[in-house]
Amino acid sequence: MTRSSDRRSTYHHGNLKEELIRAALELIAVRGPYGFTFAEASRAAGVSPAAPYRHFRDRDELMADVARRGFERFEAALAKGWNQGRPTLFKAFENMGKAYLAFARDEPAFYSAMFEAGVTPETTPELQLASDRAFLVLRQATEELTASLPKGERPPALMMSLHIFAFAHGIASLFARGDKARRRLPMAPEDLLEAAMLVYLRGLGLGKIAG
Amino acid sequence: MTRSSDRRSTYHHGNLKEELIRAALELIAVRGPYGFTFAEASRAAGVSPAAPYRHFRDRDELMADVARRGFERFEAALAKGWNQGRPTLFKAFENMGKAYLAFARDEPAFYSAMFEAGVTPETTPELQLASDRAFLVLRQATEELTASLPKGERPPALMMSLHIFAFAHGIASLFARGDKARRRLPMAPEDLLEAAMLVYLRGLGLGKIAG
DNA sequence: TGTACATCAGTGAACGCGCGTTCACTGATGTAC
DNA sequence: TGTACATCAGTGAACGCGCGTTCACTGATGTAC
Repeated sequence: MTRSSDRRSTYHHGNLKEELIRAALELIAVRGPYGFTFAEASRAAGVSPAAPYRHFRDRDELMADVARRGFERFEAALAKGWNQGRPTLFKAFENMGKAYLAFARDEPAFYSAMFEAGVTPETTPELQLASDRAFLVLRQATEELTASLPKGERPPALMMSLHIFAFAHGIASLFARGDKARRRLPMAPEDLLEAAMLVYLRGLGLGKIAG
Repeated sequence: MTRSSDRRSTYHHGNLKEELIRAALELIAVRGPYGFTFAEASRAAGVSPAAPYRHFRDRDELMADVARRGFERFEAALAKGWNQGRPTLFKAFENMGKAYLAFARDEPAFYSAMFEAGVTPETTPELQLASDRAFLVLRQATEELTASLPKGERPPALMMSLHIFAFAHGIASLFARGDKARRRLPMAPEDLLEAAMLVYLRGLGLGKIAG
């Protein structure tokens, strides 16, 4: 029983903004980032079609808000996977990669709003910030990982974190996503990512860390 | 002056199917894979809104056709980059990677129809075939590249080609795409890809080939 | 070569539908005194 | 503690719009004889 199916007892909804976001996420998950309408979200929330305009200027603003929230959760998920580099730097790095894939799988609506809805991070400052902060988790983890290398042999951390980002993103988008656009794969996406990271780290001279 | 703006002199269009595909591509490029309608494509082609139904059962069938054509071009682009392994295997491999990025940049409409329109390769057998054939180019190039390694040290070709696929796809989707969803990057996407491939190949023990 | 006919690939009008958005409104809530 | 009032967050009816799709139709083309 969702809140949306309840009979509202008060004239004021009380939590409409959150409810609209939730409805949007459900619609996006089922029909893709473009298969969601203000009208339908209103219906799901049990309010009149004019009500959303008290909370969002238009559809795009709601989408940007969904994307922003998505990046915030994404940041938290990556940070949790990294877990401050424990139990070992390499294991933590691997866990962060898995967290990336898990997010794409478990939150297809957020994921597509963040990366495939034509919402660019520059849309709003808040979105830009949220996006940057998520990437920063990845970047800082990368820096800690490479810190064990002799100074002259350290790869540029920005480049390396972009590599990891692109890699995880490619695998997630093609093979790990939670919606119907997922492509079949004769192995677990996690294993594919792990193998790639092992090869990549060895190529960087981080073979010892990777064990 | 496009064909679509010409005054048609005959009752029969003569080339309507191709024209509808073209119109769809233009619309997709500008508005994304969902921002295209049968009605608008008809208008662009200068025919009545009922005309497309002589050529496509519905919108989805047209989208699947666009995706199939996209994969065929994609296959050709990758094969051209690979150029049968010339001038050197490594250089050819690199060129194939660049061809991947160039395709995403130059053909955003095809690219999004292929990968982001919710059209899964299983939609039709033709689409599946076209998708498989494109991937096969990548896979065979990978096999030739690894053939120089001693037998016991060769990585599984399927895995390695999936790695390259995911990597190129991640970079293309995030940083090289031709539409407004492209994310800014403080370097050329090609350089990012090349650097990653170098590290990866070195990790595989292919450092000598990569030079 | 001409003609009759079948088929193909269009027309254009019509339909029902859902969407985004606006508008004057009103019920509920918060606050100043 | 009570009351007047401002503000907030909804309503619901209405609008214009473009879409997908159907329909009986018709002009153009191809072909059998």
